[in-house]
Amino acid sequence: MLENFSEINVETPVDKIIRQIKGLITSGQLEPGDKLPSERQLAERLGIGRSYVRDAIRKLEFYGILKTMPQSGTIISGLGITALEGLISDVLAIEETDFASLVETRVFLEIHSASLAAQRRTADDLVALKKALLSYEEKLTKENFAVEEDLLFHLKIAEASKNKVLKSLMLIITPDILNSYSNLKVCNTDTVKKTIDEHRNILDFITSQDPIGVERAMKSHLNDVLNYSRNRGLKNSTEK
Amino acid sequence: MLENFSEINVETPVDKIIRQIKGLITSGQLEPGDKLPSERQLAERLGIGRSYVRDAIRKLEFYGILKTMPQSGTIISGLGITALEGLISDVLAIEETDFASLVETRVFLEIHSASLAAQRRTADDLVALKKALLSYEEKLTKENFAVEEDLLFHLKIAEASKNKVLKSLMLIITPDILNSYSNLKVCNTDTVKKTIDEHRNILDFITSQDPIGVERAMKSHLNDVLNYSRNRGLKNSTEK
DNA sequence: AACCAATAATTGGTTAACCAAAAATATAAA
DNA sequence: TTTATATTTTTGGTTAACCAATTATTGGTT
Repeated sequence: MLENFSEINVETPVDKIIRQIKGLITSGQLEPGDKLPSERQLAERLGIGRSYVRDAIRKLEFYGILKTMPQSGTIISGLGITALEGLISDVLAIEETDFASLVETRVFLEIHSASLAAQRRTADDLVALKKALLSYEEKLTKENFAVEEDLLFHLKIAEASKNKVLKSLMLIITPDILNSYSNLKVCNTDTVKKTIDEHRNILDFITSQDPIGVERAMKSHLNDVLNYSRNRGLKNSTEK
Repeated sequence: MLENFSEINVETPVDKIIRQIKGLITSGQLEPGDKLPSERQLAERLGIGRSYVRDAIRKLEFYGILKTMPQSGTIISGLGITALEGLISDVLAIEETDFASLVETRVFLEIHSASLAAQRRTADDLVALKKALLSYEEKLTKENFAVEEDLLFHLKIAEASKNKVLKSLMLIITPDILNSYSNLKVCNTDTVKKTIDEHRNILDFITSQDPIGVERAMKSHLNDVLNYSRNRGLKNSTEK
């Protein structure tokens, strides 16, 4: 019975098109700098709606592989064929993020971000940080959980780092973090007090412009959060 | 004469819709967990095509603010109003990346990535790295420039780090890096030899699983690249 | 009153059609 | 023959229409 099931095709239409485009480049029918066939032609040739073609082109554009000019056409980036093939393969191979990678990267970004914030924060940044910290504290003491306010505080730190790319990257991984932590919202009173202290500590170091200190503080803070989440995770799984 | 020109509206239709959605949340007409009006209704209400609405929804979905279920509807994430407003504002405020931020972030990502790669690389990773390094060397000795092959080597390092998020982030900033460095492709023979040595050095440290060593090597390598690009940039600007 | 099945309305997914701008081509004048 | 201009074609941008799956509603049965 089971063998009657056929493997489900997880490849989205968009990925199919991207794969085809890669094939065209590999086979030499398309070379760097060339103009891509029109969206209509591609759609018809691949027997698929133009929306999908447009989505695929937009995705490749996001990764710098294509460049589309309104009312004119879409051209292939002037990179070498090797690079193009490698990049497209990577784009196709983008995998679902796992929790471990996520946390690991977050810790790294946060520490870096905090260090830069300590060096570059302006007076305005301090005001914003204080405000974020305050709403975090209020929410936490009132409802014993405040994951969102927590992350907003951290985003403000990234903003104070004056590094736009860093902030964007933080923003990109934020939703994944929220999803991952969504199952451990409630803290007991001890934990509440501790995390508030840690946040205040971080803000103090940023205020006094002490990069080394804030790095250490952020490191230990995230470590605590991580340990706590591990315990909660265990507890939850046994409860269930 | 000049005053007859009116300011060009740089706000894309998608951003307009996002702003409206934010307004609905702020005014309390939409609350976390609610179901968003249907795409059709939103499109008609805003007097705009449904494609734009879909694009906006997809963007907000990418940042974890909305969640859309096929044939069922789109719901607002269960976050607090404060978090939602903050996140949406951040999404709207995403700025163009500047060169300084880009390089700064790249350096940190690369160093971290190399360190992890040294700790976790498998035999297969080494094979892939050697292959990438080889094609880099071939291209460089032949044509005196190989920005693309260079980046592919670095991407392989990220892959060896076994951190999917890290690799994705590298992939995201890669196109920007390519654009930034596109004007300094040609190296003289001395530089060629030096960068090849540096790459080999990095690979050696990864092979011998020496995280500290590879961090130092990568740091100095990127530093060289950066200094060189600065000089070239100066030279180019004077030429022009 | 509660439950269930059939049907109608609504949803996001997908495709096709329309639009204005740009490019290519043909045509006419020099 | 060359150049300038008018016209047709092609382009991506945008909107409307269609589809299958889902949900809500309704009517009847227990």
